[in-house]
Amino acid sequence: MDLHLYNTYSRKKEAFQPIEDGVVRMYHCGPTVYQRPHIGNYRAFVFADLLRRVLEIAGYEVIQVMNLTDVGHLQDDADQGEDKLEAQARKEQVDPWQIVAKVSAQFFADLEALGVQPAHHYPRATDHIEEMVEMIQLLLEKGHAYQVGENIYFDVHSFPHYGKLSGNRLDELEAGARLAINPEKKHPADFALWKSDAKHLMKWETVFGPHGYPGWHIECSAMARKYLGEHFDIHTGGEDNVFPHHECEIAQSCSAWDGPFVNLWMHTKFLQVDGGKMGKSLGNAYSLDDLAARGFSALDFRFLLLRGHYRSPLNFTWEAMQGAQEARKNLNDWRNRLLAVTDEKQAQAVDWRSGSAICQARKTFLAALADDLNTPEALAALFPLRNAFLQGHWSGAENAEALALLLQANQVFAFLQQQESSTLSDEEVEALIAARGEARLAKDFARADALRDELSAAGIILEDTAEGVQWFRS
RNA sequence: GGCGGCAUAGCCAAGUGGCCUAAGGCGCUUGAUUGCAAAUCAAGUAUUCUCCAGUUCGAAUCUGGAUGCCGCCUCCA
Repeated sequence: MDLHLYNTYSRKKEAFQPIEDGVVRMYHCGPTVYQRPHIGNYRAFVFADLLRRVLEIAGYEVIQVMNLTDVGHLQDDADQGEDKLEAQARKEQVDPWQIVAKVSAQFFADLEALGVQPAHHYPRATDHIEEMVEMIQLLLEKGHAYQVGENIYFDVHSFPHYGKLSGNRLDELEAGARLAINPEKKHPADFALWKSDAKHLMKWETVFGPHGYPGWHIECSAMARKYLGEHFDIHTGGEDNVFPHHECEIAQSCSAWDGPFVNLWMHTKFLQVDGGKMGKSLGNAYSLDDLAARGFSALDFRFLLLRGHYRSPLNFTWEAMQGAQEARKNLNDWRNRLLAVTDEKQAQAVDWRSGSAICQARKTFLAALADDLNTPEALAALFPLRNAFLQGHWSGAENAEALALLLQANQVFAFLQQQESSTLSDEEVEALIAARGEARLAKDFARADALRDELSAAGIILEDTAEGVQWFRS
């Protein structure tokens, strides 16, 4: 499986080649844990999970790190604004650490519901103050940063490639500055590595002063290095991270360690709602609970995300949500029907050399994933097989192949429901179906329907067909 | 003011020069099956890819312009 992935930095698809044979190290920009992430945020996190799963079926060992930002992100002006966490804490009249604990727990619960495999590390910014301070000192020593009072800024002119990732030019950034220029900075694009403010609630005493806290980009550089090394394979985030966040990370990391930082930058486009932007003030920044209130599970939403390509905007509508739910249910039912006529053991024995339509579909499926994670196309390869199966002319070998493919697809997509464990044995089910058959012959439909309901309650689905009654476990 | 992206049927969405008289899903319509229901099967559902002008033997796919939407230049997936 030769993966080709789109690199924001080079603006083209590249053949994927890890730094170390067989191992992929990747870092994902995680949430700022000041309020529960909405479904738009989760697009990026489900993408990170998808990427990991594709790398794993391609045979790589993956080491995955996602940060939790729990300090230092200001909510308006870069130099005067209030820290988001502190603002939320003031609003709820609790201390910031309680907000962090509450939101983090909620975040992990959401991830689990979405079928996201846990990353190997979830480092928190506030646990890595020391690493950040060391890095800032290094940047000062090397002349890439300067100190004004107790504040420290990165000097963007000291890094010639600044702007390469985002396509911005320093002179244009200066010309278009929307904010009043901070007089402490030598250049408006210079960004803070460390700030000091005695009024800040979350602050640390360091060599730079008694009341300091980290700037908004330094945590990712410092933590990525700690868990993945100075040079690693992949870094992901939402499209809004490209500038300034990732641009600044590149500048400070390359400057501090004098070498390459990240080989592959990948960014997800935003989720839109009804063709426009999603926003708290617009009332459409839905949470997973909002979806649940309308009868949609987190996995339904995961499936909706997979129906679009990560590099295109995806339009969320309730109608699309409905469509995703129905389509997911259809594939789930197909899995259940397959299990009624074959089993996982036979699926594992499939050798993929039969040249059947299913083998062809599998090729299409894998090729689509390998081509920059084209999940819509990969998914589209599955549905015609379901239709062919339902026509009822398949051999046992075909059933096994299809089950094998569907289960492999599920390793990547993780959208199938756990099968219910029914209390009824096959023999008991058959006996109840026979009893229902007798009731139907006797035109005792009340009894027949009661038996059908009983089976249904036990997770057994009955279908009356021209060839007789068929059943499967849901 | 600068940088980047998107625009395909009722809805979601692939495709990015000829195999497209446009994939797949959802929905809808009609027929079959059925005690009922569900499920399933069959047929149909864009002569056309936002608009205009070009390039080309040939364009949804390339170029220019217009319009609309999204992201960034302030934290944000």
